[in-house]
Amino acid sequence: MNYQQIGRTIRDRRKSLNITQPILAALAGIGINTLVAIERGSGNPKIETILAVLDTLGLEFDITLKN
Amino acid sequence: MNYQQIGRTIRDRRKSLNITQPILAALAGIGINTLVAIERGSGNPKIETILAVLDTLGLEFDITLKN
DNA sequence: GTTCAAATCACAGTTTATTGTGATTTTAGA
DNA sequence: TCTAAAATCACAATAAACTGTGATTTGAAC
Repeated sequence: MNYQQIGRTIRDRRKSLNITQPILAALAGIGINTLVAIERGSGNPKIETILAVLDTLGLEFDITLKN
Repeated sequence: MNYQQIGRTIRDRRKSLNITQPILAALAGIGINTLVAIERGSGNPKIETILAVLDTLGLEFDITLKN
């Protein structure tokens, strides 16, 4: 899973919960511009920023062996 | 999985491959100080930094529903 | 306890993420 | 098409990651 796929996953999850970007950004404690960038796969956010968004959405991540 | 667990996972994997920190940092294209911080769970690295290390170690990143 | 490599730390400079504000574009419904 | 909300963009200021260098500490082997 690459960075762009992370953004897609976040956007899909947000939409399935019927939350707008400003609401999610506020709940996650990040700026709206930052969330826009993440969902669009642009920029290079800090890990804690990603984790805050995932946590807010009831998602988590794990690490697995490739292949 | 939280940020500190990421560091532990990376360190464990690196050791199981018998690679030193300077080697891994060079292979992943990041500074040694950055890798040290990641493995120790300090700092707040950028997502691309984490992804580069994971990729170098043959690991990848998944997102799942919590619980 | 000596030795050497591995790991960690401290510092300052550079790069870049993050932010709010305000404007613009896109989307979806009436 | 109109309209309003949602999403995106542009900009400048601030905060923080990343870096290399050089020093220090830790760990394991002898």
